[in-house]
Amino acid sequence: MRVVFLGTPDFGVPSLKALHSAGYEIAGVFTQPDRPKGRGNKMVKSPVKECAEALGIPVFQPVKIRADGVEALRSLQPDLCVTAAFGQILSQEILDIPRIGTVNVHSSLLPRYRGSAPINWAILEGETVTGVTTMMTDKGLDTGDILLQKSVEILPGETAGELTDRLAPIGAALLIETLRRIEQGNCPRTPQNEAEASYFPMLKKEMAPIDWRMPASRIVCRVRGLSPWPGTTLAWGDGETVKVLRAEEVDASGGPGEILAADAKRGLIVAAGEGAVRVTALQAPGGKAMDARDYFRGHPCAHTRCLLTEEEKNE
RNA sequence: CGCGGGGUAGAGCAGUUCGGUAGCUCGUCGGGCUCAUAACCCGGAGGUCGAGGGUUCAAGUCCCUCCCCCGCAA
Repeated sequence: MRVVFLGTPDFGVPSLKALHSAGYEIAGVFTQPDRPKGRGNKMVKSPVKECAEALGIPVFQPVKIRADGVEALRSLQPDLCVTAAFGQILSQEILDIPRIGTVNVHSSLLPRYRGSAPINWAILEGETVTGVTTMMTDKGLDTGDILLQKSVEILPGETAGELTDRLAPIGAALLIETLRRIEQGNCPRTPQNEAEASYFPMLKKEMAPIDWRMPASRIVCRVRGLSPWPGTTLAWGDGETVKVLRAEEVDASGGPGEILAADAKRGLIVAAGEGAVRVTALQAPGGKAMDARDYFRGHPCAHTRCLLTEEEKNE
């Protein structure tokens, strides 16, 4: 079976590797164009491109596959397309090219958590279970028929980044099982139940600042769910902002945003809308990540007593 | 040449403006004290100040070159 793989970030790499080692003929790989990244704005290849090149597979990088990638894909004459976090919407014209269709690996238990950041949102919503789904891509956004699913427990304290790393190989294994069963002609295919469907939007960096009026449990979920990007931040009153990398709920109380402790012994404890949050790891501007207690050894705290902004207080 | 922060004891930092004895908060080791604590008191060990070169009587500090870490923007 001739397969074309479409993917971009790390999440897709295990699936590509699995296809290769399972013996599928991979006619080509589509991935997002190289982009200037990091310090110095150096051009960086996507992880999927790195992998494809290492495997000796031709790589295609249309800026917009719907516009300038159609002929390239058609010329590869795929029996099947596989997508895993490709990052571009496929048009009906694209979907019509592969003989069998397009299988997508999605990191949630569809029909819940449709959208481009299902792992983050599952944690943000306080879920304890999520999973991966293989589905037949159709013109809607993550609306196609479900093929196979596997549920996965979300570990206590697990961040979105960590869960992504854990889900990627699980998705790859599920993909191979899906293709095997398609070839055998016994793959289940179930339309999604629209009544149970939920959709969550892309993450924005505007989501990073903590709103201390939220319950402590919810703030901790945000720290986990928004890691590593866009991250979670708190602002001292003086304009300084630090990234909050790790936090846990603790039993204490005070007015929302009130600093209950900020020293080298106890670390940083801030009261929330309900309960309180202990920040256990943070990162100052220009600095590296560190334990909150280490931070206060060198930064004697002379900050404000409350982390709510004037705006928030007045609301 | 995208913008910017940083490298000083095991950890986190100050000291660099204007060259002149290596400091702080912790940790650690030894001793003491307390019913007790995020304890407290006394004492000690621990540093090629990222690397190399230059200027100087004298460089953590000034000049040149290089290495490494990090944030933003994309």
